Amino acid sequence: MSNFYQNAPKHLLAVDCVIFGYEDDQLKILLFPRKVEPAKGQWSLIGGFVNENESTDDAASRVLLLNTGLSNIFMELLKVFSAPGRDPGARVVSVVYFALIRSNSQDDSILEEKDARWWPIADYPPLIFDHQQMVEDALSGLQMKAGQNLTGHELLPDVFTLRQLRTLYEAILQKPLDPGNFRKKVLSLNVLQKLDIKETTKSKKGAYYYQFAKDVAHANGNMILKL
Amino acid sequence: MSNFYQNAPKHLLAVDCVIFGYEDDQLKILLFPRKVEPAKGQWSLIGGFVNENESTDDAASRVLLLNTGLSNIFMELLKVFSAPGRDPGARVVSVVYFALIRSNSQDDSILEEKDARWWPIADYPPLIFDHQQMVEDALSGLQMKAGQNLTGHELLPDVFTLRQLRTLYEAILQKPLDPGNFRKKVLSLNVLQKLDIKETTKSKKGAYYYQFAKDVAHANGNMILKL
DNA sequence: CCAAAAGTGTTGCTTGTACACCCATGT
DNA sequence: ACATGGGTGTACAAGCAACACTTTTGG
Repeated sequence: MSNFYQNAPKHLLAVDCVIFGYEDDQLKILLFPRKVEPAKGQWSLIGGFVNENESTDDAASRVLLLNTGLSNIFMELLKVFSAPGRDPGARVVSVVYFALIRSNSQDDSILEEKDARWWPIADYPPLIFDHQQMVEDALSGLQMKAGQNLTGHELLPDVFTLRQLRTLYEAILQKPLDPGNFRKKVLSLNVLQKLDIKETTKSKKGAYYYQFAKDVAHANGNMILKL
Repeated sequence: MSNFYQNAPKHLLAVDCVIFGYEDDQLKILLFPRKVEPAKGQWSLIGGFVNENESTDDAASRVLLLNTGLSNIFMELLKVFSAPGRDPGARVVSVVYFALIRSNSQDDSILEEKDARWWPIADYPPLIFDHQQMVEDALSGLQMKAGQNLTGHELLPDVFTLRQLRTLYEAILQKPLDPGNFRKKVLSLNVLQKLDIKETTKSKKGAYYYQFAKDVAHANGNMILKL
């Protein structure tokens, strides 16, 4: 390795994950009590150091698997946090991802073991370091993504009613949406498949279940939601 | 420093800058011949290692100042490139920024000294490593930004005609725009200030010069361009 | 007078928004 | 029968796209 590389400073490099879930009609984030000093015991996002020979994407996947037991999670790069002093323990540059998971789809034993807890996005405890900023940025990122792409696949059950989808969007965008208009807009995108089953607990009439169509991939092209 | 930090692997961390300029009605990028092995002499983006006690933002600013002589440049985080093996010289994680500068506003001596050259975005030479991917992503990022925010401030002279602004947008979006509609849309945003001077070389009638209004900051709020 | 670019106006279409309204059904 | 949520229709406004038209002035 040449001097060019040899003389350059080396850095601790971490990934942190803002994990979104959806439960009780609320958007939630998954927080963990920090296990090491400084700030041991305080609430934080889950993270980990990036290994040699590992991309940050891979590191984030590994951290997610390790701490939730889930793989194949939707995950997206959000930002880089690198202010000197952001981590009082050492100079650490953190690459932040946000992820979407079905909060009840998993074996919860791993979460219990880590003392992880779901918190409503509107009401979570103080976080260590700059993690609150990360959460705020991640929410913006999610809102943006949801506005462009009809997201939610990852947060809802396999089949869901349009009411459920709308309530999810209301939770993400944090504002009420007109039921009729939402229905028409969403159906016009042609990415949902109507099933012949009805959900009958919420109303007497019953609401049809829908699921995301298989070929969303190329249908995804240019759908823009102004909601 | 605790074991938690001490045992973690350390990484070379770099910033790379996709520098956009605008000249001869063309969107251009600034490329530099690489000065070190491997791939010495080949065209590349300009970059540099991140120092201890320096944020990646600061590192990018420093790299820009060092290599163009310019400070206070518009600059935005784009992505992180971290695939193992992306740099054959060593394992380097690169944080990529894109920047907008007036390509003729500066003292060019620094650029000449570095043998830097402006290349049209539509026709630039092969680049080292993953730098071509960086340029493509940066163009997408710029297109997105331009679609949301009436960008161009940084690429145009202080005063400009609406034709110039439109031609810039055509260069960024890489498609022709209707002159009448563009004019109406842009003026409706109320961020341009009409001057009493005319440019008279392009037409007999002459076109009024405009400049960006001072208080664009808060006017920036919610302007969306669908062009 | 004519060409060429600046600038304005018109028209049709698509989309969003705010509702009113019918439908189905368990109590 | 009626309250409740599901689902559809309507009427207005806003915005976009295409293009016709008017203005100005140097050659």
